[in-house]
Amino acid sequence: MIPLSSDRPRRADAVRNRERVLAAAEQVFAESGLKAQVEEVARRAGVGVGTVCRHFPTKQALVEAVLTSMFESVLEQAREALAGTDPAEGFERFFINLPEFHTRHRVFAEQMANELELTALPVRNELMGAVSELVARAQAAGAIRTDIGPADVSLLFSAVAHATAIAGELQPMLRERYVRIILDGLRPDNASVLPGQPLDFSQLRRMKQRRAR
Amino acid sequence: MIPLSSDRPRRADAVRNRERVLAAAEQVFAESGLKAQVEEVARRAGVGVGTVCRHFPTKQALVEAVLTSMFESVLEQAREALAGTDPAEGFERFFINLPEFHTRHRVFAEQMANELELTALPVRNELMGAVSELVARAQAAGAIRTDIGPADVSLLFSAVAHATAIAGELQPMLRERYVRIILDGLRPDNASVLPGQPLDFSQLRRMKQRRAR
DNA sequence: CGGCAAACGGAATACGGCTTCCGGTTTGGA
DNA sequence: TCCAAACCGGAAGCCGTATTCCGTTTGCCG
Repeated sequence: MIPLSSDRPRRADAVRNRERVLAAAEQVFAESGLKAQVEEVARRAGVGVGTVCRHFPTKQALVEAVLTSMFESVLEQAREALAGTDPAEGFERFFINLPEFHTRHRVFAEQMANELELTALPVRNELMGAVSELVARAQAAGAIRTDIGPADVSLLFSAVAHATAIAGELQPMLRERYVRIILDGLRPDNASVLPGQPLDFSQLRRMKQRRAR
Repeated sequence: MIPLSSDRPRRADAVRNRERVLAAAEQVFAESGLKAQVEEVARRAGVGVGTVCRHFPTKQALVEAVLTSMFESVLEQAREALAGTDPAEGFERFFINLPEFHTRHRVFAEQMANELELTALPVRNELMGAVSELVARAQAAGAIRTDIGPADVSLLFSAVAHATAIAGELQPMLRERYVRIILDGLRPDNASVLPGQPLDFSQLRRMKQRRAR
């Protein structure tokens, strides 16, 4: 319950354990998703449950910490993709080539599909901005169809991540198969006509909030 | 715990209540997925929790009953699609036009992605067979790419169902948007090369079992 | 109509997972 | 080296949800 203010100096073992817990949580959540138990996180970190709960007063807090680091890493990849000169290549690379995006995607996907996500992490907004730009540039370059929005793209890829979460060692391969199929479906050639309008993140957010009621 | 053998004659109110419970469960699970509470099912059916648990000794049993009726209805749609003369049209219709498939897809999708699914419902196998045939025929007719298998197709569409589960009234529209994008990606023209091999249901089953360990 | 077994409702129980609490241990400074 | 404060582990408490139990009601049959 104590906010554990970050300005106060901590003991060496405390900061060490916090790191361990965070790393273990990242691993465990990646494997088992949100349903993973905090006791498993504690075991994997080599500490007691009490320690986990002191550093992260609630499971939700732990999840948020993991998600933040995940979003940061994905955001960095998005920025790299944006830094390149070829928009089409950057778009593809972002959705295929990122090991972090893939390996850690299970919670990520669950989070995206999760109506409980009330807490808006600031880094998440930045990522949404970067993805929007990636999509817009690829569209401007004629690499992908223009009747879709950034939130459409995001939903499609999180769907793939979810569907392939059950696969074992085949997982990375399946993921790439389905990402490539969707990329083929996103090309402007042979595009069939879609109902509705391109979906952006603000509409997606509104939908979620409406449903949460 | 008593198996409630089906040959023994039942009282009229018992069979009526069983129907009500099943209908309520179908509704509730469709709305909220597996996380729906049995008390809510009881309330919606206008009976007490005890009644629900007598007819379906465990929540799992209730879920299976709902899934079975769901699979049956989808299977019927698949057979209709197979009965037509144009394989390409049958394939598309199956994946776009079926209101049951769409409306009830939430548990359906969760079930497909769920490693707990140890119990092999017989009707499920039949459905897998029908889908396999639908895919094979469409491929033979040159309507979809040949480097994918029936389980690939199944995973892709269950992914869409999951990703759009959060959407409110926009849900049907989004679903159709994404189904169409994937159908575009499944066409033989402009298909990029995929890693790995076409996935069939027996491989998918093996993956799930391995992971369950 | 009367009796009785089946079925009902919902309060009580069981259970699994998160969170808290406390006696013992470690750290870091004097 | 020694002490106080910070920190640790894990048992105990708590909470939400599925399941069971039992007194009461209801349909069925003679």
